[in-house]
Amino acid sequence: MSTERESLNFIEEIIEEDIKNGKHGGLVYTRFPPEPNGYLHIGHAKAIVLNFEIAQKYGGKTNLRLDDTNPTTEDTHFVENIKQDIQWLGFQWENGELYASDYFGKLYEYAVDLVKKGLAYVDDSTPEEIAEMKGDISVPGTESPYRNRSIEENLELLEGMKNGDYPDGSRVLRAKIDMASPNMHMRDPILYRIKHEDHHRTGGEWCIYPMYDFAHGQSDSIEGITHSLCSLEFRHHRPLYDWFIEKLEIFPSRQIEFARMNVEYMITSKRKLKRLVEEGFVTGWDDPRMPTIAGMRRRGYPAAAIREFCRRAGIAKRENLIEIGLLEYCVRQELNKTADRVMAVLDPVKVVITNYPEGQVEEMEVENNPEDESAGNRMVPFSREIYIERDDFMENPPPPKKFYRLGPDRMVRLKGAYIIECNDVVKDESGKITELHCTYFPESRSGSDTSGLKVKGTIHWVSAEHAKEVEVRMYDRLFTDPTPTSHEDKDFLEFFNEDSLKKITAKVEPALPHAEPGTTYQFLRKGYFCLDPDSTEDHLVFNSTVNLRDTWSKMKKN
RNA sequence: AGACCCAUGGUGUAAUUGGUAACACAGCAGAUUUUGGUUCUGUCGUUCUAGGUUCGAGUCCUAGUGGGUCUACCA
Repeated sequence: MSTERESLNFIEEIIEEDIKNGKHGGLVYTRFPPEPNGYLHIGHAKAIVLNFEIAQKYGGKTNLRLDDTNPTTEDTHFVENIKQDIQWLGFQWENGELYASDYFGKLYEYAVDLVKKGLAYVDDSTPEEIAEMKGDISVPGTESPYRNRSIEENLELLEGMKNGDYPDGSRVLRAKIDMASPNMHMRDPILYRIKHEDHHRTGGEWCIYPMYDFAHGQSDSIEGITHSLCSLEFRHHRPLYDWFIEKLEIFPSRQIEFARMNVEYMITSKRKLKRLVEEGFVTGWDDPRMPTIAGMRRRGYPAAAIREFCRRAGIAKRENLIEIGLLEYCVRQELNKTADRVMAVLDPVKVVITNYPEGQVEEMEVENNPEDESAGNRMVPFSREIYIERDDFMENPPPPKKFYRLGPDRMVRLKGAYIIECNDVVKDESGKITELHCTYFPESRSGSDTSGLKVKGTIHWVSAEHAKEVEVRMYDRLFTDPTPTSHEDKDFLEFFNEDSLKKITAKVEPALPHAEPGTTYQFLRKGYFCLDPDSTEDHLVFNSTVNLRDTWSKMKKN
């Protein structure tokens, strides 16, 4: 029995308090409310995981609601991508997907209700005048000359707005609250604006559209959302959120703000992400370097790893910058359990095993995943000429205690095969190593080693005549600075990492199949690599997902 | 400038709600290893400052400092 008390984040504390008090009969109902005007990114992933998992934890439900109150920027095309991304992350929402636009009729009724209660009015001021009268952060606003129109006149004008009697921008409906409030959002916020524009779902039915503040909270309320989780910058909207609930006398959803997650080397501004795509820095929204869900999926980050990352990042109200290393840790942890191993040589140098019979081929049995016995074994052909990693040979190596790979007169084990010893180094005129001549020890065969030889190093290899060539796209972080958007004097694109993509050709085991795109392998001793959709039957393309931890390269630096 | 929010190791989050500051990642050292991976062990290091309340403060109060947010007919 554990006496360990589970620690709760501050939102869970609020929820448990609510449950204890029998609020909403103990129901927990959350929602994920993206605006369908772009692709989902890592920040959305955080919100998705939070909303769905916290509801799951307390036996509740979660809605997906597309917040589509601005016909100018929103599009059905984004809706499909959003749905796909959420499902890929492993979540399913209730009630089919919902839309704020489903409630346009109801919202209009609410507006009429407020007018009738003398709590809203039609303002004929220009946008400039409204901004002017709003005052300043430290200067109280002034009341609009239209603020005290009669209820009848307001009703008539609102009706006219709805019927399309007035041009765009000529009038707005505002709440009548307090022009002197220290909270700018309470200074008679705009509820409705006129936009003679077709909406992606309601078409030409409406020419007035509700603002965020008049749509979001009421949508929560209509859906019976108990806990409406949003990011910190909406803190100042909360009094307004609550004001509408009180005045409209509707279901009291509660807004709770948490700090959005920032991750090193990632940006989450839709506008900036768009620039990366449109200015050709990346190949698209799903470029494997992008912090979009589509990009991370293509990169090979498992959904389970992204979920785990979001959980580990935690929930709080303070500014944060999560180290990218944590994400990579989660990715490796997941892939270590699930990815089959395969040998691939990324930077090949040829090895000729001079005492191995020419023309002879042996099939070596190698385990697919030492972490998962059920993954079974595979056969890998071995022959007289093989490729090994250029890195795995050093002509003037440090003492064997430090470097235990191949060097002149040194021995290593070829994974799943024999121990070899290097006898000769062949170079071209420029001094570049072109071949290594080695001898092997026939009695050192893997699994039946009677040689008595002991070597510290084991390296991967691929038979030269059997090797298959594949394209490998090596990815590095998108930016050279962990917070590229934090420099006031510099555009974030100045920190674009020109080396964030390098395409190379690698030699891999011949049996590597043209599997389903997204299939991830561990290239032994190198990292995890994921089959890209660009692959064809005779041209496989792999994306580097994440490198293996590499304590050797760390030692080299020191 | 005003209002609101925030401040715990390098990073992120905890601390039985006032009772010996912990967990994970990162770092370092070692063991194991036919992946310099995985796994395991050890280790480094933390309460913004100054007052106050209290037997006792990371926690409560006051002030200061530092950071964030807010003045779109965007969400």
